[in-house]
Amino acid sequence: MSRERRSDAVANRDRIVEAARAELSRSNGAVDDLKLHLVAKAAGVGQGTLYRHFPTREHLLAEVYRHELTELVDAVAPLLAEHPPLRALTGWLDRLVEYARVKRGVMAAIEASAWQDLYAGQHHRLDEALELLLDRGKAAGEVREEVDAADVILLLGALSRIPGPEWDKRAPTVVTVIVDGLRPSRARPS
Amino acid sequence: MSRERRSDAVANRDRIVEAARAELSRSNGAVDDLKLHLVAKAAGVGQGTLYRHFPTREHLLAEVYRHELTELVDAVAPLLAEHPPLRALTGWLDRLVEYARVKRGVMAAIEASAWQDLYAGQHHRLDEALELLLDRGKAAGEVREEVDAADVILLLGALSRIPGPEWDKRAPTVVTVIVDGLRPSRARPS
DNA sequence: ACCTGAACACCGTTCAAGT
DNA sequence: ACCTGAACACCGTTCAAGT
Repeated sequence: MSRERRSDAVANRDRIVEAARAELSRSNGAVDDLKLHLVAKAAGVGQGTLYRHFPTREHLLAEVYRHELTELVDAVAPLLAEHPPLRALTGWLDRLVEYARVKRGVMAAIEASAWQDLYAGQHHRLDEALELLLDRGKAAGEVREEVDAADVILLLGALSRIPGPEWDKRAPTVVTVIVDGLRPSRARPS
Repeated sequence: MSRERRSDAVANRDRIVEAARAELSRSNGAVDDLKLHLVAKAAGVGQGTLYRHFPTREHLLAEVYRHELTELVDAVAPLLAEHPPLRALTGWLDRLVEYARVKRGVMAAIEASAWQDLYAGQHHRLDEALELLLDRGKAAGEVREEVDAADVILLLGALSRIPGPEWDKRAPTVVTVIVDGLRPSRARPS
């Protein structure tokens, strides 16, 4: 079914992704600063070629951080095997924060892939991974019923917007608030 | 000290703000869709005039939603007078969600004004209002010590990114998670 | 002192021509 | 089948000329 690709196309694609990675790491992954025409230039390809391989900047970002996202998805099963659900979720988010600390762009990639189906065909749907963590938590009575993966991804978006120098100070606080908030309601003050 | 302004300048300013409001309400306050040159055209002024009055789009948005933001600030004192701190905070956020439901742009204005000092001189610093709510909560032992207003605004940013049709479904959930997460930690699962 | 609007700058996107 | 890169489109920003 799937036709062979020309080797120059494959090579170009790789060089584009690599160039994008290089550009991003130069700015600690400030995704909005990534200029596509600079990526094309750095990769030594025409702009049309970049556009052919990656119709949107989100497609490009998804590819750049594919490795990290796959690892995150693959981490879910072991975590759930070794820990109670809420602890698995916490551990998973800790890992996410660690990735994002170095490459801020992973958060942008997660947000983007959540609302489009950039990974629809792939076998590493990140939102399904998160959904599984939440479902196990619900089954154990450790996570409130009404939340879904989209809610959590919306909340985690806060991490994307932490100013660079404040990351170490605010990221842990933000995650703690989210995790604690995910737990079933306590009695509210009258 | 402050020089008189020419009446045409005042009138232009008002017309720009009004035109921006009109444009925004047409798209339910999708702030990114606001085209500044269209605002200038709709207001019947040159683009330079818009730029003179509002050096950034954030300045313009701050002015557009000034009324709402002022009301939010003014609501804090009565809420704290009538309710325990956490309940006051919840009530305040409920009001915020109600504003944002109709005009999604208020969330963008809040985010923008939090990180710049668009209201520095003004007497309705929104982050100070939120800080007061949090401080009272901390004093009452109802809010965890380590959070500040910036953390909460980062988290509330999630509301900005709820897709339009899902607002009614997700906004209450998001707010509930945040408020519950702000409360002091319970014992975590071992 | 303030306004106008053409001109400029910047980037993402397209497409005719080439291999 | 894929690539190139000039051309186009879109917008935000500036500034010389005007009132």
